[in-house]
Amino acid sequence: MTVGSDRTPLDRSFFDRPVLEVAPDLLGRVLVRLTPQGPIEVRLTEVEAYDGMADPGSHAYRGRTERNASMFGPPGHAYVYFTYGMWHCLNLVCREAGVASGVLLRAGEVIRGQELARTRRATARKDHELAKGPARLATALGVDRELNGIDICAGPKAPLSVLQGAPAQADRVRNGPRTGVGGEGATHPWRFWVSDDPSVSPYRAHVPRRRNGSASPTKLDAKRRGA
DNA sequence: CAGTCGATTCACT
DNA sequence: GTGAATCGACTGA
Repeated sequence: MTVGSDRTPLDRSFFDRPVLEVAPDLLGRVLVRLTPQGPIEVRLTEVEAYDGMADPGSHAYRGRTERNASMFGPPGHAYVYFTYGMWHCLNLVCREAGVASGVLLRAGEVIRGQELARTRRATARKDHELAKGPARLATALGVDRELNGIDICAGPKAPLSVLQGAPAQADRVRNGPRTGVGGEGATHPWRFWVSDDPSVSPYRAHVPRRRNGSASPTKLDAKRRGA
């Protein structure tokens, strides 16, 4: 048995640390999703850290609401939110209750249950696209708001858990700005990924949505951005 | 209470 | 590279 095959779930103390330590430490580890149809396992290749209420890019920035409540809860729990009217994204909550830190799981390689994942991700052309992107990862794993707030350190039978395994080699980890995050938070290099892995999603800068232009949308938008 | 827009993805040009 | 899809949480009046 190699070190990397330890299938003990990570315990709560793993997540009760600064989120900038936890995020890169999650890369290479295996996320396990148990469903009635069977298990799906994903080797994590891309994550983003959201560092408490002082982080302008975080859902917790403007304080606790009904949606982000689980982010303010104890570590080792899931924070699942619904976005763009059709997608879900999965975070793992870090730090003690009240601190509101979390790691967004952005991408990974499906290493078990590919067929099951493919039934939910029929448009994926290649296997490495099954969980290439945060909403794709949640879709492939069958994660929705029913899992919001659940304990991911409840043992091997939990609907969601992360195996001890072994983290990615430190010299394979890269970091840079977070995808789709604008404003002040855009400069923090808190996105972490495994170098040269095909399951890592492409970086995209934040794009403010266009308004309902009355006269000349393109000109107005250009003016807006320049201003 | 109406308007805005999102930690995105997909189809199409 | 651009725009549509789609809905509910959040914001400010």
